[in-house]
Amino acid sequence: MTAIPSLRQRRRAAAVQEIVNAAEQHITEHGPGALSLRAIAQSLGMTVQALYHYFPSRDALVTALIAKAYEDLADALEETVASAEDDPAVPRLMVVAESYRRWAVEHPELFQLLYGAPLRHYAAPAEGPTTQAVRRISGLFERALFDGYTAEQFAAADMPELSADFRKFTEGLTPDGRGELPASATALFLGAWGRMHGLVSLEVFGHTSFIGVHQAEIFRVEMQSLYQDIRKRLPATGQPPKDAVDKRGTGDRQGSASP
Amino acid sequence: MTAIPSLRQRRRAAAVQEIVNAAEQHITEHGPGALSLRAIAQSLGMTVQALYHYFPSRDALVTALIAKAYEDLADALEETVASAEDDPAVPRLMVVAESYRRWAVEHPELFQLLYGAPLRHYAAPAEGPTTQAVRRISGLFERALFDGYTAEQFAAADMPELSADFRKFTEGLTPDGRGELPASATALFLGAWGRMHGLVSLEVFGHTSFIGVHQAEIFRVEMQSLYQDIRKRLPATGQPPKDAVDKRGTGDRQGSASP
DNA sequence: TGTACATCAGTGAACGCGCGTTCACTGATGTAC
DNA sequence: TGTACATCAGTGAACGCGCGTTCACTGATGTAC
Repeated sequence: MTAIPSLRQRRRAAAVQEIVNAAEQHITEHGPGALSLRAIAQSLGMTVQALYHYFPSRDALVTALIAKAYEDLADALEETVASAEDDPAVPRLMVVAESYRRWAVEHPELFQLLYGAPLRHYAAPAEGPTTQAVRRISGLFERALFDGYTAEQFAAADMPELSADFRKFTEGLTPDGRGELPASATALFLGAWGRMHGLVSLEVFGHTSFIGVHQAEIFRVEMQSLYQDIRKRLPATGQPPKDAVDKRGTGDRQGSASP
Repeated sequence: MTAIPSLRQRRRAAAVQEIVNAAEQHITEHGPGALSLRAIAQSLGMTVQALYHYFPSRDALVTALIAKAYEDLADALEETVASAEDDPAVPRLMVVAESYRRWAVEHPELFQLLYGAPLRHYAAPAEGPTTQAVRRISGLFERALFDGYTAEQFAAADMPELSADFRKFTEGLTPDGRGELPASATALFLGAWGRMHGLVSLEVFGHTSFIGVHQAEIFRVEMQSLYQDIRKRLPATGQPPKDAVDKRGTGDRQGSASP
């Protein structure tokens, strides 16, 4: 539809980028709660009003920032997975989990923006670039958890403690909105995500600072036991379960739960 | 030292209470980020300046609020534990975990205040009423996890994946600063806390809203498997492991790990 | 019991500050004929 | 190639608002003699 962008269009796009970058920088330095249009404009040598040529309101800019943060996180995860050694002793789940924690610890303010208290007066739009990025992350994590397991294994693992109501609910639902996942997989997925997120969240918000340097080790040990627990809950049926490392797809959009 | 409080002292104490309550109410309605001295004063029919007779600054009031929120949470946990049926099918760990989630879901803004992003321009004092309340909660959770287990079991469970460095670090350290806990128990404690906190945190901040009503069930299932995992990791040695329900101490300050 | 004094809750007025947003305008860049 | 016009980035001035905090003051309450 649109031909090559004109000079003006390219300049405009560059300006939008600059603004978003400056805003991200501001958040990194002062926390997400202190976000200020005036400060951002000032750091770019502009006046506040000029920003309104690029974003209709503060909220629009915040939305762009959240989307970018999610994309950054997803990029970091993807990159780590892609560059990981194909070492059977380091399953992909561990690689993704460590990457998740690393990004969070290195960008605590952005992690806050994504997973901390929502910003004052800000309501996220229901569907948009934000939800897309969230799906990317869910998909990455889902593949790290489940790739290599067969549909038979999920069927065999069908967890008795799941209510029929929940089983019915998960029909046609997956955590990231793609393919099909059985109820047991959904439960495992959410449990695993919470398990990974919990320690990271406590660490980033300073509630485990008393163990200092050893937070990384605690996290690693916990993720190892998560990995073992998943294996135990999805034991081999006919064929032996392939190790979860063997498929290191980068951005492939295949349904992952039923390969 | 001080005799019975004078009328003025009692009135003053009552006023402080009123202010804290009004502030809590304000947070509950508008979120922790919107805290405003003027709004609090207005809701009490006072002017802002009057607050300065009771709190030297905004930060002092925030500190009091955080401490109160921690105390509220600890009270809720304690109360649930105390009033729980002595049902072996419902171990104390489950009772505490469910109570933790319930409090969080019922008071999402207070949960945010405690475990979300720290407030702008606010730095918590290093030692004070806040840390005391945190210890109360840690103690409750620690007892729910470990009461009934013996020192031998912790010794036998000494987890090989824990580094010698970490083992050395935990000498004389416990998550809540009381008695002595072996390294394996510290690792189990933090892992379990993170596991409990993760799903609750995701739920309160709206990241698992797509499963709606079933969040409670997902949490319950995950906590059940946490309970089972702890039992597996601390198997019986000589004598059979007593179930973790048998001691439902309310506020007893005994060392819990080595009974 | 009465009087002088100290304590202290609360107010009115004001401080300087930063915030998001709107409006009318300038001047440069791009486009159509 | 030149000219008329549209587009749009950016500014200056201003809007109304709410914020935490300080100061000098009033008037009620409590205390000491």
